[in-house]
Amino acid sequence: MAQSSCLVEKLGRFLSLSEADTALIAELEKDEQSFKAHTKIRPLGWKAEHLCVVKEGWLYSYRLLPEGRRQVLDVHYPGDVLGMADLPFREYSIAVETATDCCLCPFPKSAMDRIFTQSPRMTALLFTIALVEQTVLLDRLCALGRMEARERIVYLLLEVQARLRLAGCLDRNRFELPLTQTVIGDMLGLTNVYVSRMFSELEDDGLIDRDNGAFLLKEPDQMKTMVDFKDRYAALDTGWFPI
Amino acid sequence: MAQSSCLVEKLGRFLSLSEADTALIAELEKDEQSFKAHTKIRPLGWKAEHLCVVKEGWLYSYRLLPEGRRQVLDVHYPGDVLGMADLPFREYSIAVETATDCCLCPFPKSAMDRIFTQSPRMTALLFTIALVEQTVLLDRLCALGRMEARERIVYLLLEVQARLRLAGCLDRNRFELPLTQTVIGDMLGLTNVYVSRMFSELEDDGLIDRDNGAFLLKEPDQMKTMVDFKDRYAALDTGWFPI
DNA sequence: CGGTATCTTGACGGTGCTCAACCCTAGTGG
DNA sequence: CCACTAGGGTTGAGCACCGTCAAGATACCG
Repeated sequence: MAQSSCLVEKLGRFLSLSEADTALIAELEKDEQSFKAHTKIRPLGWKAEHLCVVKEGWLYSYRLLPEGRRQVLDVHYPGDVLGMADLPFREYSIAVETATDCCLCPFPKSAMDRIFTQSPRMTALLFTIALVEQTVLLDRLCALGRMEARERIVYLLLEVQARLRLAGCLDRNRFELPLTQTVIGDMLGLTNVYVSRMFSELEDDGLIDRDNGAFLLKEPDQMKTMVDFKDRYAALDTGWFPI
Repeated sequence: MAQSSCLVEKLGRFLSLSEADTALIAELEKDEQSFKAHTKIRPLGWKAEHLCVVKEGWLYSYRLLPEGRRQVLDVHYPGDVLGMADLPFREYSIAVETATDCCLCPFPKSAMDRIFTQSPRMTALLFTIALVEQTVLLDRLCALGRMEARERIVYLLLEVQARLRLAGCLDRNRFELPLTQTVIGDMLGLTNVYVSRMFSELEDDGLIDRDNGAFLLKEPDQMKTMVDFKDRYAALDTGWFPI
């Protein structure tokens, strides 16, 4: 039962959930829908009054800029809630595309209102998670604003690893990264060409190993000090939460 | 009464507030404290269990990176809640400094819990405002990742203007920008030198006028199309809110 | 009036972009 | 089984945007 809901599993990792809360959250994942890799699920997918839970697969969200430029805003993993950022708006401001085959669970905005009224505790938790994601966003802002290409790549690898560790998709520090170098470049404000160069350089320097789209961080400590990396998903302060 | 609370005033602009809600929010601003311009109010100010409402003045938040680099994360205006992003953590991850003389109203994290339990409607509103700010953050991410220096400056001017219009601090499109060019550079991922150059260039091209730290956007429409600017503070969707 | 912070302007150099060619793999259809 | 195609990755050469360094100008403040 709890197994069936990625979101329950993720939230449960931060806080113990009552049965009522579990039911409230699991309700969000009752519908599901599959998508092939490399398909746009928005703006064509659903109307702006829907969000969805990622049940399986990788996705990324992005914005398009003048002259064909693109900025990738975020990468989404199982257990993430997709479309939260557009909750305040009538129109989507963000486009989303699948990187791998995906399974998604759409639910209406109004389901959020049920959570707000019925469970202050879940509200505080969702609020908190949104803020953690905002903190990660701020880290990424630092990377784009004040780091060199090499450091940005290092930062990305560390962030993805921390995120996958949270989701439990990590075996012995090795992980798959099913994103093209163009997508990575659009995420870090670089070109695919330079992403390729930096990966090669990091490999030559013995910091990472690559094997067919899978990465191994050989010197994680050195990498962490290089970019002053902090794992934001560890050690939240949930002490002030309502019961 | 309503006048005395910047936050009530700001929230009231999005939604009509009940008396109970007004009281709940106004409560946050009962203490106040003054700061001179150019002083760090954190980490030295208060412990991590406090947030505060900005009652008067400009501030900016930032992170420090290796080798003396700095990334300015946000600029704060009257009515903003400061420290929200650090709500999930025991330690501050963000430093804050005043740009002008300021008046701030500290309140404990636990006050948030009172709002969550007593007013689903205020909860939804605070949640929504946090998400709007996140959307603006995403716009800034686009600017840092995929815009040239000139466009970043244009974007910044438009964002500040939109923000000040919301706060009602705008007379005939003219506004003060009490930030040094070094701070602006640290916000946009540029050097103070290049910020200066870009300002001069925009002025030479007839897009803006400068007068003693005050700005006038002479060709706002041209500037908006240049960076595909969207005012996120207009037209929120509050229809799904609980009563 | 001296001192400090900020802004401006110039010269020079490097990081990362552009353009281009090439390789590799996977998928498709004959 | 193989030719063909398309998408992704790699590598090289040239160049431009923006950083660095430095000097000078201006404003503000004690």
